[in-house]
Amino acid sequence: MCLWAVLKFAAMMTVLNPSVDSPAEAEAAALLIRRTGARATPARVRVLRLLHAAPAALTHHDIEQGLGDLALDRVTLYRVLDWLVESGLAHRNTDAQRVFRFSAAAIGEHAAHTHFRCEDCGRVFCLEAAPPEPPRLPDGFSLSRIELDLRGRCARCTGGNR
Amino acid sequence: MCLWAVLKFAAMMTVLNPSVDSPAEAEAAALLIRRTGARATPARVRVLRLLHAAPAALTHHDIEQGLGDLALDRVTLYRVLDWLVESGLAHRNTDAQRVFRFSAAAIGEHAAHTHFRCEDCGRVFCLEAAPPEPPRLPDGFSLSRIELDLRGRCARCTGGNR
DNA sequence: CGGATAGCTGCAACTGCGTTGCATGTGCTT
DNA sequence: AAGCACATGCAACGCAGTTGCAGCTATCCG
Repeated sequence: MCLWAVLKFAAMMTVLNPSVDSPAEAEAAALLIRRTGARATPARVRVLRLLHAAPAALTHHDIEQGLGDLALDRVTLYRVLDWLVESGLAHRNTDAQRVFRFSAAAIGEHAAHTHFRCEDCGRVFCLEAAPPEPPRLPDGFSLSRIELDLRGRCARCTGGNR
Repeated sequence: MCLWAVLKFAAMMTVLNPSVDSPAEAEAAALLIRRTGARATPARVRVLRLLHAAPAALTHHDIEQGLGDLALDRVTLYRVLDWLVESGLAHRNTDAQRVFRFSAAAIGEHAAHTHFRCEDCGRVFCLEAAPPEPPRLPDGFSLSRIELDLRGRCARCTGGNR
């Protein structure tokens, strides 16, 4: 496991400290949730904001750590994440270690995405750039999403201190 | 779970029946294995040939089924697959259900690949076409492989009989 | 040819991520 | 304020993959 990932994440969480971030953002997240016709519970709002603020796709474990004071039950968090994915507010991916990673859906909802996946520590970085070209599809197949995956080692894991 | 996938795979396995396929192919597979400096055991040869003949990336379970008469221990199969991946003869991916899928590495070993992943039944199809463009990498990141992922529903799962 | 050795193989137990069932609590409607 | 649907927490489970260890075997070397 990549120690640096933990440290970096801790740093990120500092930024997300509830005493620091604006209530306006919370309201915006709540709005997005209510728009789907569902309840804007504290758990959903908080998790969605976490995802929005994250620089990379997060695991269930990452999020659990990041929630800190507002501790949720393991299962509840899984269900919140399931709900976010189902309602289109988040995306789910599996990393090299076959654990799910979640990222917030962009507001404009672009179906094409570029990721960098570190084969070493498993982290997934969302790259805004490089929308892939529209491909030709095989017979009878329906396309819902295009994803360009770049695999290799992230800066830290290349650096040697993993 | 997609019944059709099982049926289709059974059909594929018929083609791979040991009484039908050529010993020449077995020898070719053995050669590839020995070239790495390792032992060409029956298990490795058989699994590698299975992967070469497969039209899509296979799960551990698929392969276990496909071996039929030559039954391997669960763990041994996992280890054979691990070895194939480590030695570069096969690639490992995780599907939507977060289970590993294995595919034979192309002889020419192209680092760019295109897959179609069915979000419903989880199957992964290797599309030969459309090698993605060379992207620009972030700072300090080293790239080892590019993969274009098309997600949606395969012909069968769209057809309704899943 | 035959014994030694590295490295496969098989068995059993274990880990970790995710899921299901059920009872309880809570946000939203009227 | 009351009621109901839905969200939460707890416990137990399932599945894919892993680890440890003992036994087997292909290959090497005398």
